Amino acid sequence: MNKLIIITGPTASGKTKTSIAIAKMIENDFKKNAAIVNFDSLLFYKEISIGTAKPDLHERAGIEHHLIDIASIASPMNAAEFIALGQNKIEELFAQNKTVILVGGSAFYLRALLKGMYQSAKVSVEIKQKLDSWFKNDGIKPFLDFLAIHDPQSLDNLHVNDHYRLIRAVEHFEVTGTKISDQKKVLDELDPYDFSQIIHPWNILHLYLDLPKEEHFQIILSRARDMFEKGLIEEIKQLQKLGFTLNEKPLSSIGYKEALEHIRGAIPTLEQCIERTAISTRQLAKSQRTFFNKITPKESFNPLRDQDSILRKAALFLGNSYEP
RNA sequence: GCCCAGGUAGCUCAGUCGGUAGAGCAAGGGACUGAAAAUCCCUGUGUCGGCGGUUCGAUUCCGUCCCUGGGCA
Repeated sequence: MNKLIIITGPTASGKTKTSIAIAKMIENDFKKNAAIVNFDSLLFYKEISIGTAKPDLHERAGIEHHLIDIASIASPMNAAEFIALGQNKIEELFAQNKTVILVGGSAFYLRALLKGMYQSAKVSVEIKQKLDSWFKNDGIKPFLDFLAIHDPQSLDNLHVNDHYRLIRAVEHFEVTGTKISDQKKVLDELDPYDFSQIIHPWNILHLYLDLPKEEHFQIILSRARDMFEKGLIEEIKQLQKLGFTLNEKPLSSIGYKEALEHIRGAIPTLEQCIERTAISTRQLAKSQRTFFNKITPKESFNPLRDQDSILRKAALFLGNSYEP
């Protein structure tokens, strides 16, 4: 069975560095080709690099990387698109007899890839417009009323302020004629956080990186400072010159939203901007931990101290796959 | 030295016509299936600057002292 090494962890926990170290080990010690596949939701976008800590060609160190720079911020990706691309890419690399290392921090995307997604369909423009006008005219009420009739279980699952998911539940019903809560039930029975059972014939090793909060925050803070020093603000101004509106969804992510607030004057000083960015990043790390904590199985490591054990673990996992 | 304005949650501040206090941010926890670095939910005891006085009762009124701004000398 094809072996897949998965490297996860909160933002700024050393995933890039670790993935390259493992890839180099595979190429040098195992004399096998390695390929890194990204599942970080913002590395997909070709126009944004500095604020996403995207590894540049030098950092990639001659290792092939996939699913980076494959989309434009003008038409953002979603989880469904990702899993289609990801699955194909991984199968393709396996067919080329390459060892695949899947790296990223977007736990939801990873779970969707390994455990599957609800059966749904693309929403037509007509439905989208209809629901937009419902919300515009009467707020969330029509959605609550609709769900009370067609999918009361979703109404029960969701908080009334969770407009996004309430609207999505209605949307799903409109498109498929089925309840999204039924889809949830099906996947919940498969235990969505248990990666020992996945929907692909892949044998996985899950390496999870994390480090103590205080140390982590220092790294986050200096990385935020680096981003602004490397020209995050210039990167955004460049996008504006190229004709982007700056309302593109990916630009509301960490670093970009703060930089935009600074450009627009809502955050007066650069120092405050860096601080806000670091705080948002720390909050992101927190919610990534909450998600990853539930996922099993995984081997956890401190990236600052356990590099050798990480490599050993990976070697052991791969070693077994070689014919005697 | 004198005159103002302040000293309340980690931070910025609101408030209590006397019955021991609450917002935003931060922090902590959680959720999450076609926006996921997004989005949503839950969690607020703090010598109300110190010490006295008045009062059944003071963070609130009075006195005094300390500290921080600003002004006048």
